[in-house]
Amino acid sequence: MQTLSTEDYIKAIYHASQSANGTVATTSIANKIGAKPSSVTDMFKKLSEQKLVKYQKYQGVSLTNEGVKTALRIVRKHRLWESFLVSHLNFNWDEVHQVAEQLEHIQSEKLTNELERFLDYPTHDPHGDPIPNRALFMKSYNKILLTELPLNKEGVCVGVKDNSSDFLRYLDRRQIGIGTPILILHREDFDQSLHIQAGNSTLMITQKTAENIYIKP
Amino acid sequence: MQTLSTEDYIKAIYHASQSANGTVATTSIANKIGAKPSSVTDMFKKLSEQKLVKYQKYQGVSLTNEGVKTALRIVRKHRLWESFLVSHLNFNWDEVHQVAEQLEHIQSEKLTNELERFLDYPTHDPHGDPIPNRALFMKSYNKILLTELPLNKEGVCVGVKDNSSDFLRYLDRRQIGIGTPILILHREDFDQSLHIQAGNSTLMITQKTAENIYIKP
DNA sequence: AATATTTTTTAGACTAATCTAAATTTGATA
DNA sequence: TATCAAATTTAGATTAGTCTAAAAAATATT
Repeated sequence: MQTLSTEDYIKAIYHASQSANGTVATTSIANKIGAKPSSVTDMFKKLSEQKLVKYQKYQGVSLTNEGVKTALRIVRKHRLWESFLVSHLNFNWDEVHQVAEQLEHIQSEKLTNELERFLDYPTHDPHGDPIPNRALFMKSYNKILLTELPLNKEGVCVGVKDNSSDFLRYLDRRQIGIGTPILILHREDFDQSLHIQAGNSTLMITQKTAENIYIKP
Repeated sequence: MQTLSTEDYIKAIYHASQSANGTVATTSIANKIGAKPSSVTDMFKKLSEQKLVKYQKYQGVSLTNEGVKTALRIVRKHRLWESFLVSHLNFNWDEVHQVAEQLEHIQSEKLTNELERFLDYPTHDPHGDPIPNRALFMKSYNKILLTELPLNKEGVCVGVKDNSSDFLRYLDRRQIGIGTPILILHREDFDQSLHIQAGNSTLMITQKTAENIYIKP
């Protein structure tokens, strides 16, 4: 049984180790959690005692198998709740994160599994991220960044990299969401901005925007 | 903004002050919370500083108006979640309490209000307890204990006093639930046990059982 | 390779919530 | 009303999680 705080750390380590390759530095967790590096070091020791991470002084941490399982259980709950909030409680995809951060800590296997059944076993959350099933298995289809989509080849938006409200609301205003078909009409060599067809409308987006949109070609 | 712990205390004080008349003793809260009286005294001081209770040394506490509001906000969430768990997630009425104890702490007005809308503005939870509305107002219909129901006068079970799993499962086995019509056929003078008609079946229940069932005549 | 910078850890302190043990107050009983 | 028992509070300690400031290690730079 974890405390709220250890669960937050495990999740942060999990997400950090997805982009980095396995091992995660003290400072990167400090930034994610919003704590000082010294506090993170303390927590690394605690998690290490609980055998949730492998920790070597000055070398950062990596999750053990048990640690990954713990992380996936939290991610599963987080994404199921996000799905629920959007599909049944009129939340927008940019509003769900904060509430799901709380709901992900609720301890009840039955609750999680029944919620999953109620939602009819969703495979992806409102941001396109895969939801681990009861066995903690998830498959993420192979996706590319919009920047990597070839000119004039149609793709579909299947997710976003940046989950911030600002970005998500920006996409809403552009009428880009999960499932929106996207086609690159022209790439500006000067600043890598893109002219795209998104759904029925054509519009211009910056490189930075394109770098945060996932596409299934 | 309260911590988990202060919310637990406020709720405990609220429930205790329903049976007692307003003011609540240190020990009674200690028993409910499962803490030592000395810890409760400390918390009483803290709550008093936050103006959620009126506290006089050696005299116990009573909730201020603000304290009552805080309590009702928690009760509202607790009972809405219980309703959701039973109506949509296949929980039985004896299973919901523990999970609702966690869910009641989730901070999001929008979540609470949308949940209420999703459930179509329920007025009572699965145990027959009234759910405060958005304005924190609730009306509990006038109900009596089954022990007070006159012989051969039909009533309907509208709630229970004891919410323990043991008691609720016992009622399930007897096929007594919210809405079950009940009629007292005979009262045994010797031990105050009752022969009753509950729904379609006749059965015998003890005085202790009857003291924990609420009836609308 | 020596030095400087950055990162990480250690040491020691703080807060919230708890505890035990001792002291105090209340109120019940003789 | 004096005494005793029960309830309550105080005092001091403990734990988890955090912090700051200083020390140590790793990494980058000259």
